[in-house]
Amino acid sequence: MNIGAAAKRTGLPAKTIRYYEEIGLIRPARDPNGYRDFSETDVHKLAFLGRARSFDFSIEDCRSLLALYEDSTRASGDVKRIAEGHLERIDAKLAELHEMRRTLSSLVDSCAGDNRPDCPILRDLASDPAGHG
Amino acid sequence: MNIGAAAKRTGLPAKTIRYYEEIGLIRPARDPNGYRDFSETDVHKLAFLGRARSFDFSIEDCRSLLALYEDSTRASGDVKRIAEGHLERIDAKLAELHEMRRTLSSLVDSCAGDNRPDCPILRDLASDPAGHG
DNA sequence: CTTGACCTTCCAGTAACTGGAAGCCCTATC
DNA sequence: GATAGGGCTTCCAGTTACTGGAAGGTCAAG
Repeated sequence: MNIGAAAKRTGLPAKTIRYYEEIGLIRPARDPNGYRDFSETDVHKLAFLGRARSFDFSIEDCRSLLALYEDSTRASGDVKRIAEGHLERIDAKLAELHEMRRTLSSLVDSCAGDNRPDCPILRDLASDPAGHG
Repeated sequence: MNIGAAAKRTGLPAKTIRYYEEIGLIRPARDPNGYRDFSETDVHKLAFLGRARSFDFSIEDCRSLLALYEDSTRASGDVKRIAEGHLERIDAKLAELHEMRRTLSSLVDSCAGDNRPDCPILRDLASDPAGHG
């Protein structure tokens, strides 16, 4: 299967698939003409990577997960550890974004948004950093 | 004031301050020896940028906000529009992360995390993409 | 035999820094 | 006066995970 077909099958852009090969996540065979030739296994790996990336797992996490996926003697604890670590990062990001949203949203609400210069948003941004402790 | 002092005052790394000058966000004066010489105004601008960046405003948004901050004839509506746009991006990111967290967390919960190979997390990652809507 | 849709590689750019090398400036001490 | 230190300068490279684009080979259709 050519890269275009593999891209269609997995939903990944061809560019991304080439990139994944470049960094060693997959190793598709080559036709005599130099074209990549993707097996069903390659396509499954690509789909796996796409799904893992959709959870925002880093490429390095994806590499580890794929290795575990391919290792029939894996311990599910190793998979779980990676997922839990990632979940913690997601939770940290969520907390950060929630706090950001809370503050920014109240600033937006308090801004008249008219053609006068007075603006609580700018006042906050320009305020003494001690006030945000 | 030297860059080290400005860094201490604003909490921004010296590297970042140099970067902000490079991309034209600030224009500190120079001493005869070539050292940057930061005025109080420069420090205020840097603090403003630091606070805006802490809200995850992009550098280009920061540039616009700083320009508005410096323009006493600004319309607060212009500021508000930028903030609202950013708020929407934050909300979109929050929704995405929440959904991610929901799915990933239930997968983690269902994984035994022992030394056996069976793993619902890997099963999900490897599953038919049609199953994920 | 040419057109068009593929495919290939390689280089550059994205966002916002961060690390590090090579070297100048200034002060203090021996 | 030499030297050690800390701070300053510039410039180049690296980070993450791609993405865009140029130059050119391959292949099926007309």
